[in-house]
Amino acid sequence: MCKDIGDDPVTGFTLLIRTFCEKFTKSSSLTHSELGFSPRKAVRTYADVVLPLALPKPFTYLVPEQWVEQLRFGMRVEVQFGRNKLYSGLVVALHQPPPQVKKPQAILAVIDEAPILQPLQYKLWSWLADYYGCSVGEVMHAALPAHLRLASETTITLSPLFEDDFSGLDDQEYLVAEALKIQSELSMQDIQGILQRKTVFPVIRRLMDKKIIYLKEDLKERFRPKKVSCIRLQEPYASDRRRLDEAFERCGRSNRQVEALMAYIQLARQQEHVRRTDIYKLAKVDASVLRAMVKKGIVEAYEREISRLSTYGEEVKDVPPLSDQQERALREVKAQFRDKQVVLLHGVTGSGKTRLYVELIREALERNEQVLYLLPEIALTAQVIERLQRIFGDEVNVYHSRLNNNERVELWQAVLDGQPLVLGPRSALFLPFKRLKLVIVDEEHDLSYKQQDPNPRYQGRDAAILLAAQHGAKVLLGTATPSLESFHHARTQKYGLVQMPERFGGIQLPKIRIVDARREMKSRKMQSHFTTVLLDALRATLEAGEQAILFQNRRGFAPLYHCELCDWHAECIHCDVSLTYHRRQGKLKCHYCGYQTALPPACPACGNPQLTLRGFGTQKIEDELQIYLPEAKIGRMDLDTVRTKNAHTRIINDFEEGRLDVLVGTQMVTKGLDFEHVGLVGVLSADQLLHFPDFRAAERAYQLMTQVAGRAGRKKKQGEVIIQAMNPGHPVLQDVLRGDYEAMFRREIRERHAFKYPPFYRLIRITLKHRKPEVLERGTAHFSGLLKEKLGSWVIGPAVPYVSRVRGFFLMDMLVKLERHARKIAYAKQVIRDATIHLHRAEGFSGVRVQVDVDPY
DNA sequence: AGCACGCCGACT
DNA sequence: GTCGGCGTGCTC
Repeated sequence: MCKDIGDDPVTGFTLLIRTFCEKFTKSSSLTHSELGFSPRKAVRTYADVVLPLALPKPFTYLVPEQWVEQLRFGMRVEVQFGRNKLYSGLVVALHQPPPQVKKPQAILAVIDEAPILQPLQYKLWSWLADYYGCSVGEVMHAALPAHLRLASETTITLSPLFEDDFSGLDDQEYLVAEALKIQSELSMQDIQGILQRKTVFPVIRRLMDKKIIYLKEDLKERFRPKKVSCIRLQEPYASDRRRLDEAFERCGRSNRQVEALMAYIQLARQQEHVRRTDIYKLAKVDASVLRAMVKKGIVEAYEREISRLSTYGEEVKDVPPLSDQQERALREVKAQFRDKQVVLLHGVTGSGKTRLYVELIREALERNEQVLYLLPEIALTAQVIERLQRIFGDEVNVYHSRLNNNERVELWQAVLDGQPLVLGPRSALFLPFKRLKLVIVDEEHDLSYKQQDPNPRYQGRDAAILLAAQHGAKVLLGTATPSLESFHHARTQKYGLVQMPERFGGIQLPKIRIVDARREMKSRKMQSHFTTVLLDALRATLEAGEQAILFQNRRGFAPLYHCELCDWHAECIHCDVSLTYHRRQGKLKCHYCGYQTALPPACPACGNPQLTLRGFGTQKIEDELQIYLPEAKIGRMDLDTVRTKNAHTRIINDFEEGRLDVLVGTQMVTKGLDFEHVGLVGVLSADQLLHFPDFRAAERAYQLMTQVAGRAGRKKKQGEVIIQAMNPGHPVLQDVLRGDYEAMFRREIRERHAFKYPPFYRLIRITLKHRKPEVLERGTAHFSGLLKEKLGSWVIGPAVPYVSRVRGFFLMDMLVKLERHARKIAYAKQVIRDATIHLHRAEGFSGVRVQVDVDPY
C-alpha cells in the first residue's frame, strides 16, 4: 500500500509516497489482518501520536500488526488526520487497552527506523506546554526542524481517462480543466488563483464526480541527503594495483584520459573518495573524458552522501592563559556548581567571560559530555562562531537561523549521534541531547530569549534551566547586566554568584558623559539631534583615526508624519500605531504589520500641503550626520539594512575593516560585537529608553546603555561614551554613569516588591483579539467576569493595550498577578483554561482569540 | 491547520 | 431565488 522508494543508510529515513486515489481504491479492500484485526489475536496495540498542531492532546491510532514489533516511542508515523490530510506525527506512547475513541484510524506507515525523539525531550515539551499554556503539538512545531515535520499536499491531476471532452462543463470547471491541460499538476492555491476566489472545493468535487480529475495526496520525505559524485577504478584495477598499466593502455591515444587517470591516482593517495570535480580541476578535463573512460571500463562513477555541516579546515589553536581574575572566577564557578545547579556570572563587558566558558566547555568535552551554548539570535555572529571554531574546531556545531532545512535535520541527527558542542539561539534547547552536562546562557538578560509571538511563548533561559535539571546538567548564566530576576535569585542563594568587575588586560572602562540636551536646546546650540558636545567628540574621534557608534533605538526616518494645522498624522490602516517615514523608499511604513503606503502630497484631513516630520530614527540620524560630517563614511545597522541574508555580515565587516567611520544603529549594535577601533559611543536619546511604558523600562534602559557603552575602547585606549538626555539627573543615568549595577538593582527591586511585580510575583498576561471591537468588548467583559469570579483582585484590567489594534485585530489585555505559590499558579492557569472554554462555548464568542503569555516580557 | 456544515447578504 | 461569503465545530 505504500511504495518504498529507497532506504537511506545514513539517516535511516525511509522515503514514502502515497496517493490519495490509492487510498480510496485500496483502503476498502484492505483485509482485516492488514489493519490488525486478527481474529485470533484479540490484543491490539494503540499508539498515542502527537501532531504539530494546536490540538489539546495526542491522538490515538491503531498500530497494524505488522509494525507492532518495530514501532517504538519517538518514531515518526504517517497518519491520516481529518478528511484528506496526511501528517507525520510522533509516537509518544504505546498501549494495549483500547482508547475511548469510537473508531481509531490505523497508522499508515512507519517513517523512521530508529527514534528521533528521546523520552526526556518529550518530558520537556509536556512541561513547557503545561507551563506556558499551549498544546504539546505547538511545542512540537517549534522544536522539530521543518523537514522532520511532514504534511501532505494536495495536487490535482487530469484523469488519464479524460479525452478532451469539455462538453457539459460550466465556466469554472472548464477553466480548471483547461489549466490542467497546460500544466499537468495544480495545487489548491493555484486553483484559487485561477478561479479568483477562496472556495474552490465544490468545483473540484464536481470535476471529480465527472471523473475528469483526481486528487493526489503526497507525503514526501523532505530531507534530501547531500550527495557528491565520485570516481573509482573499475575491477580488476581497483583491487590489483599492479594491473594499472593495463588501465593506462586502455586509455589509448587519448592524452586527456591519461591525464585524468593520473590525476585520479594522485588524488586517491590522499583521500579515500575522489570527487569528480577534483579530477576536472587537477587534470583540466571535463565530463566527456570521464564518460569515455567509464564506457571503456577503466573507471566508474558512484554517489556518496556527505554531511552539509561545515567542517573547520584550519588548525585548532591554543587559547591564551587565564588572567588572575578569570582564574579566580573559574575556581569560584566550579566551587559553586558543587551545590548550586545555576551560577550567575556577572562580569563587566570586556572582562573575558567567553574565555571562562571556553575553559568549562573544554573540561566538559574531555569528560565526553555534551555542552549547549545559548546566545541571543542576533549575537550569533561570525565573530563569535569563528572564535569558538578556532578553539574547538569540528566539535562546534551552530544551530543558525541561516541554516537551511536540510542542514537542520543533519544537525539534529548529529546531536542524536552525540555531537558534543552546540551553539545556538533559544530553539537549540530542543535538540536531542543524550548526555548534556553543561548549559551556558550568554547575555542572559537579553529579551530575545523570550519567544513573543507564536506559541509556545517560552523564556529560553528558564527553559534551559529546566532542560539542564532534567539532564542533571549545570547552568552558567553570563552577562554584564543581569536581569533583575537572575540577580535576585543569586542574592537569595537560589543561584550561585560569581563576579568579574575588571576588564581583561587592564583595559579601563570607558569614560561616560551625560549631556544635558535640554539646556543645549534652550540656548539654541543643538544642531538637529546632535549636541555640540557629541559633534565635537565625533570630529575629534574621526581625526584621531578612530571609529564611532551611534545608538538610536528607533529605525526609519521619522516616526510621525504630521499636519500642524489640524493635528492629523499618518496611521496604519491595520494597527493602532502611527506610520514611520522611510526616506529611502519614500514611503510610510508600519513597524507592527509591515503595511506600506506612499506619502500623501497634502493633509488628507484639511488639505494643508505642508506636512512635517516629527521625531527621529536611525535613517534620519544617518542622513543628518552626513551634513555635519561631510567627510565621514557612515553606515547604518537596523532591521531595515540587515534584512537580506548577508547584509548583516557585510556591515559588520565594513566597519571592522575600516571602510566605515561611523555606525548608526538600533539595539543591534549592542550585541555580541567586538570592534577594535571604537573610540566613541553616542546614545542619541536616553529619554526614549527611560520613558518606555513598561515595568522593566529602567532595567532595560540600564542594560542597553551599559551594553552599548561597552563597545567603546576595548583595546589599548580608554573609550568615551556620550549620552544625550533631556533629564540628565535621572537616577538610572546616574547608575550608568557610575557603572553601579547594584544601585540600579536595589532601587528597582524595591519597586518590584512594592508594586507586586516579578521576581516577587508572577504575571500571566491574557490578550483577547477580535476583528470587531463590539464583539471583543462584550467577549472581554464575559471572560474577565469569569476570571474575577474565581481570582478576584488578582486580575488587573481588562485594559486597552498600548497598541490597541494589530493587523486588523482589536486587542484587550488582562493581567493576573500571583504570589509565587505553585498551587496557586496551577489553580490560576486552570481557571484561565476553563474561562477560555466557557467563552468559546458562549453564543457569539467562539471567534474571540485568547492568547496566554506566562511570565510576559 | 484544513475542511464541512450552516446561516446570511448581493447578485443572476 | 441561488451563489459565495464567513463563523463554528471537529478531526483519533
